[in-house]
Amino acid sequence: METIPYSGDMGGWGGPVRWEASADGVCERPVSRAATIKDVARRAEVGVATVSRVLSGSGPVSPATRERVLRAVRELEYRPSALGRSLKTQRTGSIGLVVGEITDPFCAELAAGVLACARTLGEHVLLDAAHDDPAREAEIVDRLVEQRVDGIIAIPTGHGDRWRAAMRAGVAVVFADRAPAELPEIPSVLADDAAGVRSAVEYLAGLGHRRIGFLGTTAPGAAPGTDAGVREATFRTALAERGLAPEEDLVVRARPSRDSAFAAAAGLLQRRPDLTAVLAATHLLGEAAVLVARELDLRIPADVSIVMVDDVPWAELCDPPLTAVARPGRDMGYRACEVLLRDPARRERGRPVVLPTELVIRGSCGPRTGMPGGAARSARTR
Amino acid sequence: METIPYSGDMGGWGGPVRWEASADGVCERPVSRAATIKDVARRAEVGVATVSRVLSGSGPVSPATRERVLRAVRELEYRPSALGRSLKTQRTGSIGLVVGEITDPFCAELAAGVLACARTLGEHVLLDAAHDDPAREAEIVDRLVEQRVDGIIAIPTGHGDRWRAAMRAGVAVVFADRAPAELPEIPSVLADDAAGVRSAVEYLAGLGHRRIGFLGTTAPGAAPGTDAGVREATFRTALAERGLAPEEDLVVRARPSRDSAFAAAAGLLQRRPDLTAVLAATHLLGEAAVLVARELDLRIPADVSIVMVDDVPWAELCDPPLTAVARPGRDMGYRACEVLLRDPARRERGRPVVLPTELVIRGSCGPRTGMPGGAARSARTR
DNA sequence: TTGAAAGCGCTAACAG
DNA sequence: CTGTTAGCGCTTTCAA
Repeated sequence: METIPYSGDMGGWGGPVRWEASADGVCERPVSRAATIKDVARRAEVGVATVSRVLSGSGPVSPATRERVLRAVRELEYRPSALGRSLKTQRTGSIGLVVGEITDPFCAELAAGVLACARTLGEHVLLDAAHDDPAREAEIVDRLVEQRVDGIIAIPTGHGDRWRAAMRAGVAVVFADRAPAELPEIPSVLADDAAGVRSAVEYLAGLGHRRIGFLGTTAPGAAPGTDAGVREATFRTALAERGLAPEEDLVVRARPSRDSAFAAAAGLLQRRPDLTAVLAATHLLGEAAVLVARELDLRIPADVSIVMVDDVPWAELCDPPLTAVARPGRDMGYRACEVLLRDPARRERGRPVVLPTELVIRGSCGPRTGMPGGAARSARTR
Repeated sequence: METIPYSGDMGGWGGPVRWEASADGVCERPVSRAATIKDVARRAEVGVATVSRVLSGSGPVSPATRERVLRAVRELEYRPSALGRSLKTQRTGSIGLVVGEITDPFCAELAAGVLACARTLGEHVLLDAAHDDPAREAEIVDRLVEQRVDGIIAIPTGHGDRWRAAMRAGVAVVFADRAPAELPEIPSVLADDAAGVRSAVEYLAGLGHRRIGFLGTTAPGAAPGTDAGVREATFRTALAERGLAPEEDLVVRARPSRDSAFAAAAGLLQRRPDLTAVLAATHLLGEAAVLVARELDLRIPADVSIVMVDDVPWAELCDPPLTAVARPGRDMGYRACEVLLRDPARRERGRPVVLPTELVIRGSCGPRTGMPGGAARSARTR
């Protein structure tokens, strides 16, 4: 048993204390380390098992003993170490959350949902951002596995290997928002993007628009089944169903950065002054479309109608307010967490949970005008 | 030593395997648990200490042994458990981050900064949101202490007790964005809100505005030294310096919710149709001001000029784009993490790190007009 | 250069 | 009802 230097004038405190020289090396002062279950047991004059029983509420303890233990706990400000417990129980009570970029409103919304659910279930959340970089994602997953998280919720960007490795290591995984086709065995919680895009196209077509531009994203892995793929594919299908030939020239893709989005929007709007509506597949693309339209002196919706996927707070503040396909980010996060933590059955089957989207109609779309202002537009070159 | 059921046809795999009945109780299949350092040692036919040495790169190991160990690691897909290591080393390599609400753009920006710095330092980030609720904050801090995080970065909302307890438990704490006056011993990283508000007031005053409204927040703890307090106090001071009597009627406070912000803005703008400019102390208040102005058919900036504290993405998208006091949220997060993890000296002293703000001038402010349109405004009552 | 062994703080049998 | 004890997976002396 270790011996602990004991200070007489501490009134028999009995807590863990050690003496350490302070930085200046002159005056010494007591530095307390966190109390352990042993310290509590010693002070309450009971065994460590009893302390554990009292604290976890398992097993029988006499009221008198319980009181003694609780008093010791209070006096020592004892906080059981999750480390010891986790090592023993093989459960850490924490989950990993891997998003693209936490400052992205959708990711943040999803994170909020995860946080809310995790809280009700008493779990901690380890957050990290992969920035759409598969290598970084792989590294994050590795580290999360080392931390022995009980599970991982991710908006995946990379390929299958690392995720399979995680599952082999015994870590449950649930995807949110995206579900790589190569990993059908991993359960996922998605928004019904297809329905969302379809509703947007139908809305625009119903307004009389015939030449609709599409601002999409280059799928990182270019894997079919990726959200970008779904949105673009649905756009084409929906158009075709209406008997509108999907002109290749009207579909442009950008990388997920503001610059790239802006360039894509500028390219589209300048190259095709004849289009009367734009469907932006992400809020970044929607933002770019609005900015570019403004730059080109295009009036919204008189000259060009705009719809975007993802309803973010600024959609309401925009002038005119932007029509958008709302996706339930928070619900998706909450649901993903539920699937991960309390729905092993569903996890087993791996069929995706699909949550509905909603077309929120505001003021950014109008009927196709006879004169789309092509002359004025082509005259200006940003 | 434990005995492990061994399956002949696994080709002498030697990894940790146990047999478990699957859910349906019919077919049995092998369920692997994560390999431990012992498994690796056994497979490489060395002692666990050697494995540890190889993996941590400490101590001398012969090339041959090292190779054998690394091969075993590879074959078993061994990932050292952070639990075991943390328990031994008394460092978890993770920090806690407590924000108000992760969907708040400023909080998210700050979180991104923390994430970035934590990553370079190899630390994990445990995220939680206190939702401006001191009780919740206290609970989160308690749990973080149980997790034995190496430190905590927080945008604090509650009172001192819990934070002091955390420090007593040996957890370093750094505040970001706010620094309760009651806890001067805890280091903090702040934005120079006073300078920011002052620059905004001077800008408006320079434009000729005399009756400037202030939309502020009710400080949760009402403690002086809180950001809300600083912003409002600075507003009054700056006004007074300009010889403008700070009319009580022109200062209103809201709780940090959209509804409350909207109500406050509506109240101010309706009650005082004579004011020509508004300074919003948060982006939520700025949003409310814009929405209310639009609702009341007030033109920005012709009828009313608006400046807000916190430059968020939508400020640029607003029409007209909103002039704002930019605060370096990401830098603050990064810096806070640095102070926490690699600047114990500064932590010791506890003098706040103050980062500069910048007035980003866009189109939402104009010179005071002779006729502020009071008649038209008071006629309408939302 | 290597291995054995002692814990880190906790829980969960298992005896009393 | 309560205490003793054996690990959980790892690092780290200390000998060999």
